[in-house]
Amino acid sequence: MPRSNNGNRTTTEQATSSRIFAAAATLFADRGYAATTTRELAEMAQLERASLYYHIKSKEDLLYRVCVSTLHDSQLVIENAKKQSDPAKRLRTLIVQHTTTILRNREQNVTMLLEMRALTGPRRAEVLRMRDSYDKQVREIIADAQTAGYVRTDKSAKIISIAMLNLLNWTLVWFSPKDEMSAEELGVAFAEIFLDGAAKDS
Amino acid sequence: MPRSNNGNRTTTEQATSSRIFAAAATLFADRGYAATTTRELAEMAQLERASLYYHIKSKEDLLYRVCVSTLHDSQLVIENAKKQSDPAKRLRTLIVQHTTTILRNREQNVTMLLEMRALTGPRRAEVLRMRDSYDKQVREIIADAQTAGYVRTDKSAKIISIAMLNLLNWTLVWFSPKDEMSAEELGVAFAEIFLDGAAKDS
DNA sequence: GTCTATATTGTGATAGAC
DNA sequence: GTCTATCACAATATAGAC
Repeated sequence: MPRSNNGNRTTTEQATSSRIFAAAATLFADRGYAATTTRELAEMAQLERASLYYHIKSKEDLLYRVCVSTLHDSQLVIENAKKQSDPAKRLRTLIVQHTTTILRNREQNVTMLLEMRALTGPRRAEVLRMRDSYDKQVREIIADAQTAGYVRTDKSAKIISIAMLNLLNWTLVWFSPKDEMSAEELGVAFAEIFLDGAAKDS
Repeated sequence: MPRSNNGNRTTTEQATSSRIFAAAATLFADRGYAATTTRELAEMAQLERASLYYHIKSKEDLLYRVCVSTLHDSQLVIENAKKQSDPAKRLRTLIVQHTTTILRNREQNVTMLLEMRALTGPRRAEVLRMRDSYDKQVREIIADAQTAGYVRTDKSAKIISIAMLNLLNWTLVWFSPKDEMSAEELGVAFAEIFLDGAAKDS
């Protein structure tokens, strides 16, 4: 029972799967999950429509994979921040790393944040659970910074973490790699504005 | 040539059109423009699919109307803020009014901000132009507050206005009317965090 | 103004050859 | 693993009666 020509099968599979994954992130982010057709996905990934289904179970399955992969990357941001033992440094690291990570993988993160709602059933529940877990860990880092006297305590950790994620996440919608500020510069600028405020010191 | 039964034609038309408009804002916001079908729109507006087309030209036309109407409301926020002659008060009024207005009309604003991209051709251009005009006026109010010594000048009015709109707009995605904080409370809290910062005064 | 019925096109997904 | 061919169905929109 000799195999004909696929001695490097695994490698080939991964390369094609990667192209499909990248096409999904790009198209889902740019025009939305529902507005993206399997024809467009196939064209961008350079194969025929039917061939997609050797690699994925369904279009929703593809969205699910983008969301899970993106949230795994987000978890790495949290773990990097936690390496900083000083709560103040930990928060500042989180802000800069969160910003740079989501902007470097802009398409994946836009898809995860905005198209997640198109998932159904257990897949939706799992992705929501992962997202909630990330938010919870962010809130804990803020609460620790409050305890350490680095963050104001007249507002709850909840509203402060919401404000912070608002500030950082919405950037995804308008940021372009051609922008005059780099992801790192934006991260640092947002960290300053978020922590010190927009008002002038009196 | 007697008319049979439509003496109150205009009134009836507006009531039906309003139901269609409201259904569009709700459905486009909750599941996205592309994922919303004319069947769902008709069902929510309580008429048959075909009857929709007496009131609208196309589904995209409906999206266009929601966007334009929402941006007209936004312009009122700017004009209200400009009634304040003190640049500091003007900015604070803008923040609170922007927040309360977008949260009170959450569905319309989500649709405008996130589904605008589904528009094509001149309709898309017009809505983008209106949106850019709003952003520009916000930036001017911030620049005036800088000149008046109320807002920090070590960062550009551009990045500060982006940070502000990031902070305020993203709230749309997760805010629920059942939330423990009201739109007004959120507006005031965000104004404080944005202006004074999250860090503790040293 | 609203309806029933339908035209037309595009959709996600599958069958089976190679 | 990828292809050609095609299925079954849902989409937006229109025609024309009432």
